[in-house]
Amino acid sequence: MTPASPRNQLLYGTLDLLILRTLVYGPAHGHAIAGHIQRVSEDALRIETGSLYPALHRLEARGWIAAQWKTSDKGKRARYYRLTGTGRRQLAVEQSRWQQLSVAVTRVLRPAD
Amino acid sequence: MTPASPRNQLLYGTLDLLILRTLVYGPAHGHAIAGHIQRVSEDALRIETGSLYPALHRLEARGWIAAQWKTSDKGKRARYYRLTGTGRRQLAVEQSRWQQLSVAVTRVLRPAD
DNA sequence: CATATGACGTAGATTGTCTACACCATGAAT
DNA sequence: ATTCATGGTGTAGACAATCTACGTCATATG
Repeated sequence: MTPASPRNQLLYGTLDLLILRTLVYGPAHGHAIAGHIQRVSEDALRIETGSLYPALHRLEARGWIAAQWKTSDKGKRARYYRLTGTGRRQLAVEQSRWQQLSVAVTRVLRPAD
Repeated sequence: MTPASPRNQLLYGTLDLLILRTLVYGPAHGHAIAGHIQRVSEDALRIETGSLYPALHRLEARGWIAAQWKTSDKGKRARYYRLTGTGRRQLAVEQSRWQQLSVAVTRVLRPAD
């Protein structure tokens, strides 16, 4: 019923980066990836399923991650993703892009003299 | 002819913030705003006109900035924008939102133990 | 056997940025 | 005077990413 509050779009542009970074710790399934990001960010970043799965499919289609069906800790069938070689390179690219953006925005925000 | 390289979208989500912040220094017209952001960011952020003017109209429609036709330094007709009261409040909101995002992403990127 | 939960998934709306144009007025150059 | 470069504003349409709101299935648990 909430009319689609238009500003939960906090993640825009950073989601791929966050997923790739999370997979550095080893393979994980979607649910776990989202949970990890939410915990590590201390609840600041909450990834909706409608963002999560399209993102995973996107990254897989680009060859940055690869998937495999397995059984999760809790005994449920789950799709485990791992970082590929190109994925690792892409992570570096996105990390540096984020760094650039961060520095640039900070410069603009810097208080007046 | 370049097939729309899909990754110049560096700005996504930050443009409003950057514009509002720039207007703290006083009224300015679109061209000048874009130029200021580009200079202060040391060329990292380049705002295309197709992003700039829609953004300005958007901010004006929301009442965060107000406009007035004047004559520029170079004697050309230009639309000067100034920050409104609500605009100033919105700037604070967006600035804190950026801060939050920045901290959260940094936490996720933090190297493994 | 029923139910909660874990996990995956998609459709459609919304939004913001980009590319690629077009337009107009003024100042400068010839 | 006329041409041209420059400064400045603007829009249309493409595209991509996220969100909300659903739906589905299988397993574990009571």
